[in-house]
Amino acid sequence: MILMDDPKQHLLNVAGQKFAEKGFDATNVREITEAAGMNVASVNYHFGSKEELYLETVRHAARMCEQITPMPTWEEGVPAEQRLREYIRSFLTRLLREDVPTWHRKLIMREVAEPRPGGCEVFVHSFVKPSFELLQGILRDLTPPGTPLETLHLIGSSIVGQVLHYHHARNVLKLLFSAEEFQRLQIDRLTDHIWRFSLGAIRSLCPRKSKGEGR
Amino acid sequence: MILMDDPKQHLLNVAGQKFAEKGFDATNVREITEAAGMNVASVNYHFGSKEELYLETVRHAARMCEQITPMPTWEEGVPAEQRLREYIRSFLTRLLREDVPTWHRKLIMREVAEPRPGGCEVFVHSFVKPSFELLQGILRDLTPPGTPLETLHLIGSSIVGQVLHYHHARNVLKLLFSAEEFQRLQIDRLTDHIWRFSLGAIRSLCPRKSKGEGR
DNA sequence: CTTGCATTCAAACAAATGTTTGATACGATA
DNA sequence: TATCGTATCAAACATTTGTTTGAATGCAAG
Repeated sequence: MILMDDPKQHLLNVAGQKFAEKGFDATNVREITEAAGMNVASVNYHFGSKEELYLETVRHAARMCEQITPMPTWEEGVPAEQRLREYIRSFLTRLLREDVPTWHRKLIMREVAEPRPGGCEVFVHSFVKPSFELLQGILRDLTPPGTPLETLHLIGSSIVGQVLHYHHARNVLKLLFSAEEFQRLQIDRLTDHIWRFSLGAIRSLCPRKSKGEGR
Repeated sequence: MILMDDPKQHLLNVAGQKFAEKGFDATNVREITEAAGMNVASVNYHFGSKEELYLETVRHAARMCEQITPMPTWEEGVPAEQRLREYIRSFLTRLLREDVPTWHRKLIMREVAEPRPGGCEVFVHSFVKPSFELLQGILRDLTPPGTPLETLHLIGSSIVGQVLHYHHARNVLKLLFSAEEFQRLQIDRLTDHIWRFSLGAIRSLCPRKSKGEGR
């Protein structure tokens, strides 16, 4: 039998995997409990209902996602260009790294794409918003002082959109590109491309700031 | 009663709306047939099964999506910059326009994000691939002759990612931005931003081509 | 009218699914 | 040992859900 020092935690983990794989509706409690080696009734005993179990997995995933790959922080004086690069890398790492339980981010992306009442709003405010505001701070330093907030939001969306594309469209990209080319789309390469693409775009959109060095 | 000259077509339309809204698993046939004002058995009579009805709605949506907002074509001599702009606008229009049955694109995006056996592959090859190759052609004209294919693919993904972001993240953007700002994110504004952002990025990534005019 | 065919319908069916129940086992405490 | 609270289990329950059935209906051709 698997290690089961905390059966409730074990059940949560198995359920998280299943929900991330197939979604809430397509996963039934018997499938979960069988995979966990536990009884059907354990779901309702430990969590009250399937719905509540699901919400618990989402909350757990959000906590873990933040904990395992925390958003980067910098001390005073790190140039905005470098911060942007590390932000992109950190974001991509959250989405694409394979060495860590993969169900956390899958579940979260699923929840973001199709929010379930009670699952998404709290997550957006506790996780997405701080991350997006961190990016806004970087962009403020990369653009002239008077740049309107809406422009910053548009630029931010362009960057985030590029990153997320490699998660959302992974099935399609696999069909569009050759197997070898798809294989090559690793974090390093994508970070480099998105960073250079976005930095070039920003510099072209906004008149250069005085302080930065030419590249 | 609603116009029902072709009951099978009517059923397909209602089913498409429901599937696009809530997905395959979360939609049951009674919900569909009641909304269509028809009997439960009509699904199996006309389509054989719920599964086959679903696949039919996906195929129908793909056909309609292409028909209503066809990919733009240009005669010889139209500058690549302008073609890129019209490509982006056409893409955004497919995703965001409100004046046309909205379920087609919703269903397709859902199918792309989470392919169901037999529904996605054919769609990618008949719809996504030609669209992506059209973009590749534009990008070839915007970059120096020797630019590697992989670079073109990365740039293309960056552009497509930006566009799709406003579909995928619509729920999150609604929470991140103020209601008024979200309202302002219309096709015109987004086209302009993504076009200028991407064009600036391309020009910065690749040494300028000789032929284009400065902007 | 009658025959034949396509369609619609209410009802029933069988399987799946979330949940509840009541019994049982276990472990700590007195 | 007796008692209490926790946890697990097989079984049952009540719904939901996709599908089938067989009768009824409408309509066009013979």
